[in-house]
Amino acid sequence: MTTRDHIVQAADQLFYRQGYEHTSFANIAEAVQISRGNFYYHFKTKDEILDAVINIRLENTRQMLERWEDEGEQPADRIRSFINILIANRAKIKRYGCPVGTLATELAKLDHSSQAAANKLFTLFRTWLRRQFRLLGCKEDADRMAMHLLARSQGVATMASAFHDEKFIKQEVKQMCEWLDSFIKNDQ
Amino acid sequence: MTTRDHIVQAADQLFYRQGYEHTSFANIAEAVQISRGNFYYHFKTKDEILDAVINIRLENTRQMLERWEDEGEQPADRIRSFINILIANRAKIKRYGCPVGTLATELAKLDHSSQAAANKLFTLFRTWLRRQFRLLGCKEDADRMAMHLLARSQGVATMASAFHDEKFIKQEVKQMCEWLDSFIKNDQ
DNA sequence: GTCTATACCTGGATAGAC
DNA sequence: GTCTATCCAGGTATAGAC
Repeated sequence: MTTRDHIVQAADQLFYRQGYEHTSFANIAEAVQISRGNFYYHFKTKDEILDAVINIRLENTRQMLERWEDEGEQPADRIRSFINILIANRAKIKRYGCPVGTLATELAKLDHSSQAAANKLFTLFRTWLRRQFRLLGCKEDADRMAMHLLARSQGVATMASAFHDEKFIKQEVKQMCEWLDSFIKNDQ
Repeated sequence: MTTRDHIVQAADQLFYRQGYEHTSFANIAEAVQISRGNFYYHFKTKDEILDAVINIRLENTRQMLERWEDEGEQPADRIRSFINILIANRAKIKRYGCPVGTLATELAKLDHSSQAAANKLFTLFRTWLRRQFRLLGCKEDADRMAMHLLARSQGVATMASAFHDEKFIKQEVKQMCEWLDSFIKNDQ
């Protein structure tokens, strides 16, 4: 792996755990074990690193969605894959919240130029979920369903983080799955 | 109003709009129209201002909850008052998110010593909602319901802010009210 | 490509006059 | 209580040697 990749990887982690603004070059340099000066050979500004981090997150997310698409036979199974990331990542979510939501929230407050880029992460999930709901038989409602599910996940992440409560995540995931099941039945 | 009150008020607004860390003394001083030096007569550190802001938010919230308690005859009416703040504050939420959630999220990333104080804002809503749900007939479930509703609200605020979408707020509020109605009926 | 040294600025915080 | 002047730490960014 190149030094550049190392930098992006370390920045990705630190931005998630400490926030973008709170993370300094010194922090990243220390994590990667390079000098602060060397940094600027790879990236001209801190904003450039942020863009690189967003891009790698976008790419990783695309791959994950593709994987879910392949693994889940039924659209309902795929939607359950989405719901279950809350379980899979519960330890991190409890400590740092949702990586997508917290970045979007922070950049909104900073009125940062990369807001739109960061929100593409949400859009990726939104369009993917919308497609699954369409396959499930929802027509005009598919997008509303997708947004609803995204909002539920965000809310769970925020509250689980505030109250350091993993059990709440499990409760809500169960309810989200039941909600999904309930209108699969209604639909058939 | 005293200068101290002015400072707290200005800081409250700026912390909400720009975030705590991103707001400098210079920003607040400019808003209040005093010199930066004068500042330290009223507060020794930036953290002290944060605590003052949290305290005033706590006090305002307590008063609001009391008002809802008085105004709403039935517990269901009071819970609807809670749900409807999303509508009442939709313009600000669209731009800056929820003041409670975004502060809690930011302080968590900063690993700030006032995290617990800020989370008391959530606890205030949680215990109040729990009481309303108890009055409504929920027993063991009352707390789960309270947390569920808080999470829904947080999720709506996050997504509305990311997509700059007020219509989504209205949609979800409608659904939350229907959800509330549905198990009032089941319960009677 | 990587380093050290350093410039420059911003932000929090202090000292002391008024 | 409010001001000006100033200090100091930390952050971004640059220059130039290796």
